[in-house]
Amino acid sequence: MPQSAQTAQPSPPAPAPAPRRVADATRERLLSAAAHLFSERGFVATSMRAVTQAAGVSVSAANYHFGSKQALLEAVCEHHIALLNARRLAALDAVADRFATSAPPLEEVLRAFLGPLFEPSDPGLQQCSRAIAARLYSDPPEVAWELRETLFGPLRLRMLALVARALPEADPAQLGLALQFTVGAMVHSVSGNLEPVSGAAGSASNDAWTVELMIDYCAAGMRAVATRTALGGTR
Amino acid sequence: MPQSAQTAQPSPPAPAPAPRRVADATRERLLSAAAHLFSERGFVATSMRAVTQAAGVSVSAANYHFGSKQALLEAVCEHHIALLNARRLAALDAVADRFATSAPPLEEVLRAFLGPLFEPSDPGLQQCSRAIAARLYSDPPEVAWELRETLFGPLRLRMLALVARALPEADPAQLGLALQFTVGAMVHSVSGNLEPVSGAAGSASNDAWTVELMIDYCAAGMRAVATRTALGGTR
DNA sequence: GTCTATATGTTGATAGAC
DNA sequence: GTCTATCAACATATAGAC
Repeated sequence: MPQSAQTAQPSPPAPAPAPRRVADATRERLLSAAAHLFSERGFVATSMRAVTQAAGVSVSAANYHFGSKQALLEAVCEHHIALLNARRLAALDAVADRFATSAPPLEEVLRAFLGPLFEPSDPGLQQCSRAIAARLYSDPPEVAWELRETLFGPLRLRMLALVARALPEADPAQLGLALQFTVGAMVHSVSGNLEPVSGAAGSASNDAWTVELMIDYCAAGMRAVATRTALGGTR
Repeated sequence: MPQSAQTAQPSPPAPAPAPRRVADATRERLLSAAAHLFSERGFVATSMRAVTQAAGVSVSAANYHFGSKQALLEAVCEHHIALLNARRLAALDAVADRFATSAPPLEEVLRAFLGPLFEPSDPGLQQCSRAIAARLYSDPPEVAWELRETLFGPLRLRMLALVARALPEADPAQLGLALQFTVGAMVHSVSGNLEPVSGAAGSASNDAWTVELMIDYCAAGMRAVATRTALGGTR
């Protein structure tokens, strides 16, 4: 976004594809190390020293590139969550387009909302993105609240609108609550809290059917709330 | 536990009900202050200084009574969660007794599991217990994992067994996953993440119908998972 | 039992050499 | 750009006076 007229390099063909710019490499290494540590131990429990040590640079280098720990955190989250949410928003838009006139099937809406979280698009990066997204819901409000609302607010509103179209008879307020239940189930699953109860050995292809089960669970839950609304149980 | 033969004071009738023992009062003030701070800002983000300052005592007093920050944390959790889980276990046992021969209704099981979390038994203490329980699911694993398993493990196993009896046709592994979705929705709601989407002004009597909605949602979700199992979708 | 004083380590952030 | 050196503030925990 900042450099708009600089997308392609003008004159030098840049023959060697090797170490482009050292500064960029450092910045990237810091982002990667921070992402891993933040996702594993949370934001507050991760020190700048741990991050810079894992990245193989000094603390000052990190502060030069990002200015503060909070800024580094925000950069990491934006980097990971933006990609993730872009896919989720695109999937929701696709469903909205396919069902522009009729009510979209609730399962399709939920698949668009939940699916991208579990798709193994990138090998190591994806697992990180999930955990970071989950951390945004668990770490202390004063550090994560604003960031969470910025990153997830629009997506949640879009989702709520689409769910309301899928269940037109439901009271919007109750649907909002049902959506929060859904988000809770999602966050808890993504946080890696699944193992203790189910054996859950191979987390490799396991994700695919976890999503399917989750879609069924949440769709049925939402329909139950909608039905309760339709029966006059608004209060 | 340490003082077993000292439960009741022997000879003096203790006429004044006022300041019993100063030491006990300090210990209690520390527990209360720690509970509030832990529930609001999480364990790692709360310092001993903050706790002791809020309690009006010195840091050494806290370390005298509890020995370490982790021990204080465990004392706080045990104090709050034990009460909470005792009520939940009792409710589950009551359901199991009432339906000793036949399959218990899923809604009854869920109400026993979820209801005590939202009952306003104690005015200020209850809100704290909820938030602390939620923190145990969100704070970094290295501080909360063991404690969480100790406190919630037995309850979860009891719950899973009862759910399996309510839905005999379901595959236990899938039921376990469905139970995790339920726990996720519960934790997220208890964490106070409800407001941003629903207006949710009066949290006073609001809780009652939040539970009802949640029971409907989770029961429908679990039944959907059980039905999918019965249809042969085990894998 | 509770305090003051202190030991010892870590935190996030900065100044200035290179 | 990246480092070393250093800062003040804070952390947990302990020793010893009262």
